[in-house]
Amino acid sequence: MPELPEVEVIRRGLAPQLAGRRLLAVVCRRRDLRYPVPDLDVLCGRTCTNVARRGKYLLFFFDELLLAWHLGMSGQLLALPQAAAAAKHEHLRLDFSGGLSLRYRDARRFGCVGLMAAARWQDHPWFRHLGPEPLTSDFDGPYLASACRGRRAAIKQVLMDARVVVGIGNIYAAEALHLAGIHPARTAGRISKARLTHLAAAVKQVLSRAIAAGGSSIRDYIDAAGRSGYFAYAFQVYGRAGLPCHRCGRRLRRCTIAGRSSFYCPGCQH
DNA sequence: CTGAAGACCTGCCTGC
DNA sequence: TGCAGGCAGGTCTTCA
Repeated sequence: MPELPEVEVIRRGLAPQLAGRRLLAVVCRRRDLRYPVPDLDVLCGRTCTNVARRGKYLLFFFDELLLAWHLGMSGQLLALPQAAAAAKHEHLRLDFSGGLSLRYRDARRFGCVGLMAAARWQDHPWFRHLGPEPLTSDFDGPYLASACRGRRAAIKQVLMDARVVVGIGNIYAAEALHLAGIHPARTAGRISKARLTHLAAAVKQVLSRAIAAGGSSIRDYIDAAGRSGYFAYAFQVYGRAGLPCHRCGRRLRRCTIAGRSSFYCPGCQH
């Protein structure tokens, strides 16, 4: 479901509600998510001190322990009243002091949760090989150019490679490439440094705008309060095959790159 | 090392 | 109405 903007919107919704609350009880209705859900009872009685994000992972800090949470394709994380009934596919529930109940729903069960030492979470296999955050200064034109050097894969595939840069999925890769005027199938290693610098800036712009709009809602995505995002209305190419390009009027096309649907404008992307 | 393809799961939509 | 097929925001493993 969610790419970086959606996860960040959820984080912003949850952080002020959870910070300072004590975890009272954990109810796990299905342990067979992407990885087996570990025993979370060790967290009971502890206080959630902070909710952070790394790439598409949410990081819930409980003093010296960290609960890392990935929403996969269809995961939803909601802050509800304790009394709210369990919805279909609600696999995990964390009840906090003050009557707040964190509910996890995930029809496809591609999501996962992990427990680790807060001091060394960056050494965990989920995080060890991740590239920079796209909205920090670590991700810029020179960095992207060095990451693309010698790579024969399509630029869209490189943008979606979490070892290169985290958080960019199928939607925002398509949108950023359209904004930068680069064809998604273009060989990454054969794009000029100037154009890759333009692309790095486009990535930042697209992600920032999506966060400001509350994320993109197609299918399952809702934020921690159950609200839809509005960025889908601003899509330039994603899901718009056959419709006119807002910039040049040509009909947008769809193709498959590395097994994923890709959308682009034959008029303004080369 | 790189890249391609298949795997994991359920739900929804299309077309016959 | 039913059923097969294709598709969906992610990422991990296997294989060449």
